[in-house]
Amino acid sequence: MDKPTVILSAAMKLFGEKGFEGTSVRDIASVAEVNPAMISYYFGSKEKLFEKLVEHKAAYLKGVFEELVNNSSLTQMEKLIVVIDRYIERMFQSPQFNHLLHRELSLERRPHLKNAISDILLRNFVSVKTIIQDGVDKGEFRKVDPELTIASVLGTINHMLSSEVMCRKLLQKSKDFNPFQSKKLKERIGEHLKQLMRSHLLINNK
Amino acid sequence: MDKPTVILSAAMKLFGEKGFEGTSVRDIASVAEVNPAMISYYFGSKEKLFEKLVEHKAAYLKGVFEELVNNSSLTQMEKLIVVIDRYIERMFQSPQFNHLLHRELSLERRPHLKNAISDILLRNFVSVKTIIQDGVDKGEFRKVDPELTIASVLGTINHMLSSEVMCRKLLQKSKDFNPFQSKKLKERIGEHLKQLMRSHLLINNK
DNA sequence: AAAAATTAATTAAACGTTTGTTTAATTTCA
DNA sequence: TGAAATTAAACAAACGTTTAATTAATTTTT
Repeated sequence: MDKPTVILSAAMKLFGEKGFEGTSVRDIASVAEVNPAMISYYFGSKEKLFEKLVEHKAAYLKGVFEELVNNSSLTQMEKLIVVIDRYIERMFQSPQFNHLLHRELSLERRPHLKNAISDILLRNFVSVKTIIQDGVDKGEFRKVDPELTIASVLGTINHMLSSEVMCRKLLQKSKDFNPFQSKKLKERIGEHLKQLMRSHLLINNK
Repeated sequence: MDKPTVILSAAMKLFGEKGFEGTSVRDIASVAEVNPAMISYYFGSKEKLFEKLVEHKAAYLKGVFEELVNNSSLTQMEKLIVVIDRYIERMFQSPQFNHLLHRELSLERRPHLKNAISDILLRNFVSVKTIIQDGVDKGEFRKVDPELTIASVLGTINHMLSSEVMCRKLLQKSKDFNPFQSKKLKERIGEHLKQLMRSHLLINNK
């Protein structure tokens, strides 16, 4: 790995754990095992490093559901299940990044970055909304509130995984239980959400 | 208002907007219109001010559902609806405080405070879990995952209101739309959640 | 291909601010 | 008169960033 990448990784870890303001340039340099000056050298500033990080990581989730929306070989519920599985997968793969995104959204700082983040998230949102709306129009789904239905799916996942400590306590697990490495939890969240969406959306639900 | 209270209010506002690390003692002093030294004088330190703030504000939500659980004049679904309404009410009353709590939970800092916060939230969680579990045992509810059902309720609310910008874009509202002052949005979230929970939980759901 | 010149990468040190906190003097009020 | 409240100033430490010097790598010239 070249140095800029090592710095980005260290920044990802630390910004995720301690937040942007809670992480110093020297912290990042220490974890990345580089000279603190290298951060200004490669990225210009701490804030630009942050922007680059978000931009770089967010590229993976830009419009990932676009093709799914127009896939005619699947029912709308099948599409929604794909969405659920992928969101869970991503959340378990890099929870730190999701924490970072939502934390940034909840702060009144760096409005430019807030806008960039919400635009990326919104694009996926629109895809999912279309899937639900199409389902309603086709008569496959009940007439529901599409926006809030999405909020329920994403909110459940985020709320469950927004804090390791909270998650452990909630599920009454011991200290060595790591939510993000638990395949069982992953499946459990998926099962719950699919069941929730089936009973919420499907008209002929047994 | 006496000075400690003014300081607490200013700190609430700023910690909510910019986070703990993103807010300086001088910022707080400026908003509260007091001398910066007064913060150390009254609270000892910035961190102790933060702890006092959480402790003070969290007192309002300590075990608020305890009596509700044992109320035998309501069905379990009616109890759950009370829970939903109260959560929404609280979220709309002081969204900043909720942001602050969840942001703190998602950070790897001040583990003592994280534990305190999760303990308070957990206590309410247990109440709601009991309501759902009792509903299942009584045959009023389907056999669902109680923990994740709670996560869906709270997660939906949090996800919808975690960011003003995001909320506006999602609902395609103009810049002057303030989610936290919209009675319509409040009712909309309530309606969605009640409908969601009815179809999810009730066995004889028309 | 070797030497020289040029650019890029890296470093330790220092820069000026800002940070949270303390001090010591002063004012306020009982 | 004495305790509490308030202040401006100063404190050391940490902050993000820049500088200037040095090493490493690359390109150009002979």
